[in-house]
Amino acid sequence: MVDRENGIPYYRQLMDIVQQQITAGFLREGQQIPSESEMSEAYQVNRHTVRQAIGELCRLGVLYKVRGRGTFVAKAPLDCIEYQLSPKNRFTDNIVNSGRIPGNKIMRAAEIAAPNDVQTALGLDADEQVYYLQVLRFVNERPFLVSQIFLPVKYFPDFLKNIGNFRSLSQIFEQYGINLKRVKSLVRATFPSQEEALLLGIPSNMPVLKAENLLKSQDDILIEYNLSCYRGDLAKLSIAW
Amino acid sequence: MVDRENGIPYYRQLMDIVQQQITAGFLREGQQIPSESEMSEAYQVNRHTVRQAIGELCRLGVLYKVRGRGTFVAKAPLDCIEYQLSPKNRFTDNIVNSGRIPGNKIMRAAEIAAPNDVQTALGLDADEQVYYLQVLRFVNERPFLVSQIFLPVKYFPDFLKNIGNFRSLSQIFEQYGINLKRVKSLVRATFPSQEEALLLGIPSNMPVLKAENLLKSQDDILIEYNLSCYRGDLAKLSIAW
DNA sequence: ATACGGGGCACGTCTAGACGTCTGCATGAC
DNA sequence: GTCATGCAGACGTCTAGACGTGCCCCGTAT
Repeated sequence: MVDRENGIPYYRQLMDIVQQQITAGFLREGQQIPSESEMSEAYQVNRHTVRQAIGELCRLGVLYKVRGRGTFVAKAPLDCIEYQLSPKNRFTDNIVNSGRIPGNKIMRAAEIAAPNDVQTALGLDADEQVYYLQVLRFVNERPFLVSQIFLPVKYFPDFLKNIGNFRSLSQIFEQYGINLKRVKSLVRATFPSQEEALLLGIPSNMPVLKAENLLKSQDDILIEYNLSCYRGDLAKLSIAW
Repeated sequence: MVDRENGIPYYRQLMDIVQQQITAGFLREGQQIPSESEMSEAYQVNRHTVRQAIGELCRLGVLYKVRGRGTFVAKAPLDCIEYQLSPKNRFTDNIVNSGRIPGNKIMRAAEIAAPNDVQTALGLDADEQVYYLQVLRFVNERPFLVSQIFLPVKYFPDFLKNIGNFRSLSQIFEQYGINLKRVKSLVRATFPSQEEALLLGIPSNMPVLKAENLLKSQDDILIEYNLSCYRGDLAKLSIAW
């Protein structure tokens, strides 16, 4: 029951109560919490007050709501993964080396005219075509990052035919005799787009790391430009000199 | 006036109206918007509905409220600053080189027993003392990042006396004949602590970049460990290889 | 077995009204 | 001139009640 004397807003008290029940283990990850009406009845406060408390906890990422079904306890934050950002490292090795299991899923693959920023980044002519891949990458089965990859068509004949049996990008690059190295990265902290949030399985108010990467071949030819969006709670980029 | 037929929630329509008035220039940065009661009257909706709209816009960073005074238009997002993360670059040069004006303010300076993580990072003995600095750094007069810096006492005799006429840290290090180089950085995207939000002048729901940096002297001695918190909207870390 | 409805229950939106607390300002008292 | 007081107006919290809309399940009809 809320304390009606201590001056603390009821909705704050409700937040604390729910938090505590989660910490104590009465409410567990993924479990449905009592409905708004039930809590309103149980704590003798108005449903709007309950809604305010639950709304705040959702914004904090403690709970999440599903329209028509109910409110649930969000997953506890996971262990952070130190992700090496270095000239030679690519995703698959990176994760394997840290003793985890990598995974890939190509969400989109197409041949498109190079967007302006891609043109600029890769130094392409105005009318050049690029392959556009959207790849979702997993660590231990959990979505970890989503990349948008741009590759000039001219360097990869029949590329789209080769990605059917996709395992890792470096494998495919090998087939073309290309050995990539990262030359520049730009890193920001922002919110994910709606699509990125969906793919990564996070609320859109959870911060993400966005990295803009530029890669060259062994002959110093610009080969790849990609935009990667890492889950903020899982990724810790590691840069060493 | 809200459209009561089109099925779009009134509070969403109100959000759009306010957004549009800002875009159109009717409402400008820092300007007070009409009070909740006035808007409630003007658009013929309940004050709670107005509050919902304004609340959402605050969470989006478009508006901000001041208890007892009113609601105001937030500052437009600023241009992003590309901040070079490289072995030799330190803050002041970095900003000067980009044609902007750097600034520093030491918020705290003390000699303390090294916290555990600092001990580990710098390889210190259990009972060693470190200087602890909290420094707020500005770009063109605007808060840009806040750093917590840890320096082993043993390398900096009389350090606290020397920071009175503080300009840039590298200047002070020079006095001690130390030439620092960055050896490792760990970068995350999270939310700021309450104190960091206050110092950086941002709401606590705006993402920030947090970097953990380790620096060595020219003789490969671990000299500095710092935790830096960059405004997510302003900072774009640039790493080149 | 499958398809289609109808409830019931969850969250979503909206209204009307009350009272609290903080801020800034004006008005007086000293 | 300075300080205190008090008031108006702003946002903050809370209640009571209504209706909308999406989801799930179950019973019935095909």
